Amino acid sequence: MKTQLLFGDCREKLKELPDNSIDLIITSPPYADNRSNSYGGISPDDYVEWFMPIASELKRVLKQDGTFILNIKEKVVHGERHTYVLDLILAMRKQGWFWTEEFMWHKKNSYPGKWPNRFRDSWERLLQFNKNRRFNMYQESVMVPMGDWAKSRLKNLSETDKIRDNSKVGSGFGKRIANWTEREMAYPTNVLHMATECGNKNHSAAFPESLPEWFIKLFTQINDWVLDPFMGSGTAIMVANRLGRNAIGIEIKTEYFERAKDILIDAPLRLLDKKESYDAITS
Amino acid sequence: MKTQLLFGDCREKLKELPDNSIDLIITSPPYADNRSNSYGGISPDDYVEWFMPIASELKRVLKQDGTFILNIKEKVVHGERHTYVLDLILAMRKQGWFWTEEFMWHKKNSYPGKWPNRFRDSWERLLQFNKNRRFNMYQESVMVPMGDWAKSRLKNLSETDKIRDNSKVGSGFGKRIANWTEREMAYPTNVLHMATECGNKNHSAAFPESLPEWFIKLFTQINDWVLDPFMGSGTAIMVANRLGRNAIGIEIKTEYFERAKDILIDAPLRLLDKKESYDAITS
DNA sequence: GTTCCGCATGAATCGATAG
DNA sequence: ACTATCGATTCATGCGGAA
Repeated sequence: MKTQLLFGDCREKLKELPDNSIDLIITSPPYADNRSNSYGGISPDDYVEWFMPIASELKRVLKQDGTFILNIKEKVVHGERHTYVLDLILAMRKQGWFWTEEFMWHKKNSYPGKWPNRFRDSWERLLQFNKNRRFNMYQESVMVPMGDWAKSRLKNLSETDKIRDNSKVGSGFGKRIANWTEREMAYPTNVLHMATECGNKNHSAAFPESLPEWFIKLFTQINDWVLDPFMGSGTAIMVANRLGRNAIGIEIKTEYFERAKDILIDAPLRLLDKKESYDAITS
Repeated sequence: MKTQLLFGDCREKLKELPDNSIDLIITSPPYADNRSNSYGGISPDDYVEWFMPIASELKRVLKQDGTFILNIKEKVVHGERHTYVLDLILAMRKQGWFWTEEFMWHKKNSYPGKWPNRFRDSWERLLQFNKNRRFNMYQESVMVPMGDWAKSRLKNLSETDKIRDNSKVGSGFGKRIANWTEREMAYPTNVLHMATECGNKNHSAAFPESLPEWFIKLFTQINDWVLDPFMGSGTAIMVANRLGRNAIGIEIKTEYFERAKDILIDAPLRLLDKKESYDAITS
């Protein structure tokens, strides 16, 4: 199993990857006007123009039955939602992608704040794109406990456990999923309930580990290839690694790249020889 | 207080309403390919073209500081999400609307089913449009109990009530919210958790009462005017009525119209003289 | 009166079959 | 090939009847 970390601009680094080699692309690109010191602070109006060349490369490296999961949310500009995400979806389709689905990530602990004309933004889009109508999907790997658990199953659990686990129905992870038999499991929906990991360790990741974990399990098998062209601190790559998938991460910012490298190399989960496992790290 | 029920095609009936007279429009128009025997089963490709003349009239009758809430969801066509809702948002902006916000309605009891390439669709869009960047919003009226309510307040509730009410956290209504003091309340987010009322008595509504209730409280005050141009069985109008708002409902289908009329007239909640209150009913 | 169990019912989607 | 219809799949919810 391999894990490759590439340091640099993904617009360049993606060209080094072979055609039709990736099973799952999952990424959270810099939002408009964010990370201005790395990707140059793309303005909302230029966002689509900036992203489409990257999307083109992603389409090239993705396998025919692979999947591209794009985590994105439009920001508020002059009191209204900007339309660059809508424009992006339309442009992606024009480029030949299928807009298969839009998953909803409900962020349970959204950023606090109060404004006179809007409430806290508590959800993000997880856009699913494919190269074909047919693609690999392993639904059984993300099944969740059934909903009528309340009436029968949880009688002997503690008060807080009962209440806490309730909110995980739909999509997400209960901690005791392993205890349920298959008959008591149901397929999830396209709504994911996951809290953002805020003060975890010393890095605040774009998404919690459970998010890439869900999609990696859903769209790949062991030894498949996972790509994150905007790796950040490497959450998706680390999870792919832990789940026994090959992974490629690209990051332009030195600070993020070094942190991701440290985390991945220090990870005690890999039983393989470190040298063999990470010989593809380039910096 | 008045409640007007207009029988007919809203493309015609809307013309009878005066300019700048409505505080809140909340509606759930027929989705593409649905209600084929009333509005002619609009195909997804023609949806925007069909809706925009209606949107134009809605813009005319809405007050300058009023709000338009549109409940809609795109359907799957040939294995991918159709883009007519995205196109609709872009067309609305071109018509002069502000796309202020997109609320998320998480439907816990989504339609069942299993398919090889997708999960159950469990959420719908609640698009907020405005005529200006400034509009009326009464945030305090929809505050919800704070996060630790479960540990303190629900001790003496029944088991099922506890579990049931839990799912309404985030945005929504607990039945006993009135018991909380303001100090224990927090502002909600833009995610609403509400189940559809399916097996309800003898009418199944498009949305549960708590949905229009939330928006009516948020965007109107007593004696303001609420409009639903696709009234259906009249859930939104009935709730507006109960909350002391003036309301106008338009419905083209005889069956729905009659049902709505019966429900509204039989409602024992109105203390006003029935004749005065409903003298504007036309059929 | 409670609690529990069974049953009908949805803004659905896919694939096969038929015209 | 392209459209129209139909069956199979599946689960949260509320209601009614039974213990």
